[in-house]
Amino acid sequence: MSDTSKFPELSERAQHLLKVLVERYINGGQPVGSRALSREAGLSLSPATIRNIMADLEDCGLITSPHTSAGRLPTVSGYRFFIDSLLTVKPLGQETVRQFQRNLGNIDDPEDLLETASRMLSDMTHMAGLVTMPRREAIIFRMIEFLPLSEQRVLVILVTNAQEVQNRIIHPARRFSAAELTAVANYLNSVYAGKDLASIRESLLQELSSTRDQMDRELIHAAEIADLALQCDRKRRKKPFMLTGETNLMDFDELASKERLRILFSAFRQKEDMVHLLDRCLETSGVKIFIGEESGYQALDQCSLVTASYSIEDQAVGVLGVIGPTRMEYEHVIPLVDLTAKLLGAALNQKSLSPS
Amino acid sequence: MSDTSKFPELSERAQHLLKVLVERYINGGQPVGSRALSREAGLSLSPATIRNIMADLEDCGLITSPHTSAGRLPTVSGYRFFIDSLLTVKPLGQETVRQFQRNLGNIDDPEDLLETASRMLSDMTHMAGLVTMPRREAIIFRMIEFLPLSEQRVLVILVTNAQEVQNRIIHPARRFSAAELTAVANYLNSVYAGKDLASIRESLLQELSSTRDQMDRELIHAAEIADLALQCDRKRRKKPFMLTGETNLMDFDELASKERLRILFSAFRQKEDMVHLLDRCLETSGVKIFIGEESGYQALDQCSLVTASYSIEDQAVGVLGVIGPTRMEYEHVIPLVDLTAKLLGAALNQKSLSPS
DNA sequence: ATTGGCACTCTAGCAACCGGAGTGCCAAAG
DNA sequence: CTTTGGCACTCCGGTTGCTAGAGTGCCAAT
Repeated sequence: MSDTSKFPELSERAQHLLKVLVERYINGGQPVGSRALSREAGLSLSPATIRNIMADLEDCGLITSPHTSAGRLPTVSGYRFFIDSLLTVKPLGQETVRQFQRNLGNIDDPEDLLETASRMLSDMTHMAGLVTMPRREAIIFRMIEFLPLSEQRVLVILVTNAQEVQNRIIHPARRFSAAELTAVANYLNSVYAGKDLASIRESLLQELSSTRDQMDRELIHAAEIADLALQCDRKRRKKPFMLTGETNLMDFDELASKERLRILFSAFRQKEDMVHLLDRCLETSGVKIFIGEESGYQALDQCSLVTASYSIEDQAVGVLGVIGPTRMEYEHVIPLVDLTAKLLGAALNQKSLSPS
Repeated sequence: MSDTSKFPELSERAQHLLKVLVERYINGGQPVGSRALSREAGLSLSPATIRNIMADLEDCGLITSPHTSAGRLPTVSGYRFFIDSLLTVKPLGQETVRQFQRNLGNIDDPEDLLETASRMLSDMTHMAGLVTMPRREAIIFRMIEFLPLSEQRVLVILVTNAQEVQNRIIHPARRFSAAELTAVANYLNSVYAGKDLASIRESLLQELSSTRDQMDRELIHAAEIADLALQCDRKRRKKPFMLTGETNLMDFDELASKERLRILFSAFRQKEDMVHLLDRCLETSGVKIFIGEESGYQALDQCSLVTASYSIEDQAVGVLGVIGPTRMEYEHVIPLVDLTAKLLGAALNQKSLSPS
């Protein structure tokens, strides 16, 4: 799909003109005509010459005109080529970097951290920011607590990985005394701390089937742990990523048609397809960009998605990024997304690595 | 502000016409003319007569016409009078009630409960649903747990009231051993369970100042409890209510101007003013309605807000409702909001009352 | 009190028109 | 062979003028 084939037939000059055209279109939002380009390109060429070159660029499929007597604007391939080969990213100001660090530095709760990152992205870009929940291969068990709430209900507190805490209320099949519960907790904490949740579940099941005699206790425990393990997924399935500043997208003319917005927002709510798309970004390191239809996803037709993955302990666990109109200032957005991913990773790591 | 003065000068007939006019305008969205009204009212009056009456209604400030040769539509006072005196609410279907009960019945986590309620409201009405976090006079302490995460960090788990659980990470001034922490927790749990958080804090401070000698421990504990008490507020201040289905509002023509939507959504984000408005609904029992500018709040200009408070243990603790265009089907929305408030209260109560 | 009649007003929609912007092509110039 | 000026052509967006339709307000008649 993506034409990264560099278009070697294009002269330096043509490439430069394409660059200027895209930049100007991004800033102005209006199709760019030959006269404007001739003035702006600094090449002292007459509009007529520019027209010839623009015709070439159009033949290559890099630009089009919306109608006969309008200027040209980049196609998806045009954006792609621009981003891959022509773009000069604007480095971020020291002040911005420091502010980002400050904002992320004071937060303990990992979920707050994600939300803040997303909000920073949407605030800075005036577009929609998004951050997926971290997904780990292995979820490391750190400790568990049971608090009896009533006859029927037990509150489970599960601490995993970094300082991720999950609460859940379960309804055991039979009553447990407070003493029993602490006993179970102590057992689990002492035996399984530091191990991965899936393997704990397995090992519990195994243990259960081997010692059939004193089944009573063990069985119940195992069942509950299984429940817990499930919960991690459940929570993530319910809310696999967070999105902030969606409403910023209403302000862009190119997206503001009712129909378009409706489709877009309902896509955000559906989530499944979005998740699938974001998952594809997880493997790539560095910034990955989907332009318009490149995502293969109808709802994002006039949008671009700029993403980067963030890592904990050198393992990519999540993706963050920005959704906005295809006509966005990539040279600013890209470094911003890049930085945010790195800083979010760093912030999460810092908590994660603190010795237990 | 609100003209509840019943307009006794209005004939039965005029009132009936007003009713029909409002109903028709709500359904059709178009200004209603004399001919249409004459056909629809079932009074076998000629359009000319209707016109005379409409002129009266206009003199009373109940209806206006957007321009000379359009029909009439209700003013804010017109809606007010309609709602207060003319409206015949449509009772809800048994099936709906049962579905609502089912949806709310299976949820343990209070926060999920609130979100589900809000979502049901927005889904049913195709408008925006909203639910404030419950606010209690007294927050009842039920139990506390400390889990040491690292040298610097201690995870606090606080259970209050019903099954409301709050996690927080604190950074004590000095190290605590695991044993110390459990000791503190045990102490607090045994002494203060069932008491109200504010008074606990007070009593701790008092205790602290009376026994200056063995300050060390007590002081630290007191400080941390103070922290906790603060947190409850902090959380609510950050997210004082939840809003679902905001984007539904884009589908209404009367709100769909860019400017209007921008104002509305930024009002949702600001929250403070909204909170203030919602607080005013807390005291009222039953359904309370703000029509358009009645809220005194610029951003809700063309909107109405239908609210009801929900209670736990007979104490109104929160407000829920629906925001939509002034032109909404009140006869359906009102009973829906009413029901949801009652069921949400019931669901919360059920958890709350279960014996500890 | 109610009604039909009538003049009046305002809007929405449609067609016609025009200036501006930009293109494509061609022939001349470098 | 590239670059350039010239020119005819196209298309869009805004403006104008017009008409049909809907609805009103008022008046005189019932």
